[in-house]
Amino acid sequence: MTKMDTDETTLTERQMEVLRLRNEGYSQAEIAQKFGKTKQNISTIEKMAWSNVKKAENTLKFVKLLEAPIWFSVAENTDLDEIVGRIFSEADKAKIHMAYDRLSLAMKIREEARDKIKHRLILKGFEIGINKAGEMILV
Amino acid sequence: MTKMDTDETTLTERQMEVLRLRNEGYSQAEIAQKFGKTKQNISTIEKMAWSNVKKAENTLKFVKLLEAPIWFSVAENTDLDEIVGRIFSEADKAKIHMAYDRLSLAMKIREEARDKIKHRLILKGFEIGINKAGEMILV
DNA sequence: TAAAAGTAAAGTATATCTGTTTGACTTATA
DNA sequence: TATAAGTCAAACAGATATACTTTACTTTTA
Repeated sequence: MTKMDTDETTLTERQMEVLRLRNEGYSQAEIAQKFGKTKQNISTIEKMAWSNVKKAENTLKFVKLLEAPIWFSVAENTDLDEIVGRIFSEADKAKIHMAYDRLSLAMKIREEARDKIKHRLILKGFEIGINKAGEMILV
Repeated sequence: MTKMDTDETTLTERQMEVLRLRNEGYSQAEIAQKFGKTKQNISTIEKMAWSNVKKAENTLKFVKLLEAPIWFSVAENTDLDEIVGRIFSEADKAKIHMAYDRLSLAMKIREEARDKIKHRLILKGFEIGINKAGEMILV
């Protein structure tokens, strides 16, 4: 409800409007009627909108990776503690002081890789980066 | 070093290249020379690149807010526990089941609002959203 | 399974974005 | 305080993106 109209996005006004209305439950056809356009048109706009959102996500990933001088892959079946240990040793080697303690880091990983972790075991591999500020980036 | 070339970003190849080289420590003038362009040109490209990154951030904020049917402001001097309580009661009211327990939520808030929290006290106000999946969004 | 909802593809006018230059100005830094 | 590094602004050609249409499919759902 807050507008917070975060303008200056990678979406056009039209795209944001369609996303808003779709979110409120309108069908593409209904929105089309409201604007006096075809339903296919709304379909296209919505598709472009999500495509732009995807690109925005990738952009942030790119920037984060850019700023991470250290990164490594985490394989399946690794234990969470092992990862945390690895992070600290890699950071040490690069003389980077981690901004988090072990517990926080473990929770952060569980948090960010929710869908790839069960209990303390990694189900699906992913990559971890560490930037100069001692922050962990999970991709 | 991984390429992970996350193409399909909101940045152009040129922009990514400039960001990469800048990150490696080159001056705008050096990059300009390397490409046979003027330093002002590199300055413009870099500026556009960061502008695009900013827009990408705003895009993700927009989408997150869009998907959050509940949101409220957290004022200065609020205690962390109070916020967590508020989140649960708001979610309850909307019949949304929070995906996190109280402790995890508190840690997540501390994590995401690091710069705005000291110990358990809010130093600088911010906004909290809750989406249908019971996830918290901090803006 | 029929109707409703949504997607795909191709084409297009128009709008916006990009990379560039030049000249002048501001900000760091040795 | 010089010199290096970086920014601003205006201008412009060319590239790319956007919002549309139409016709033809596919998917979802009651």
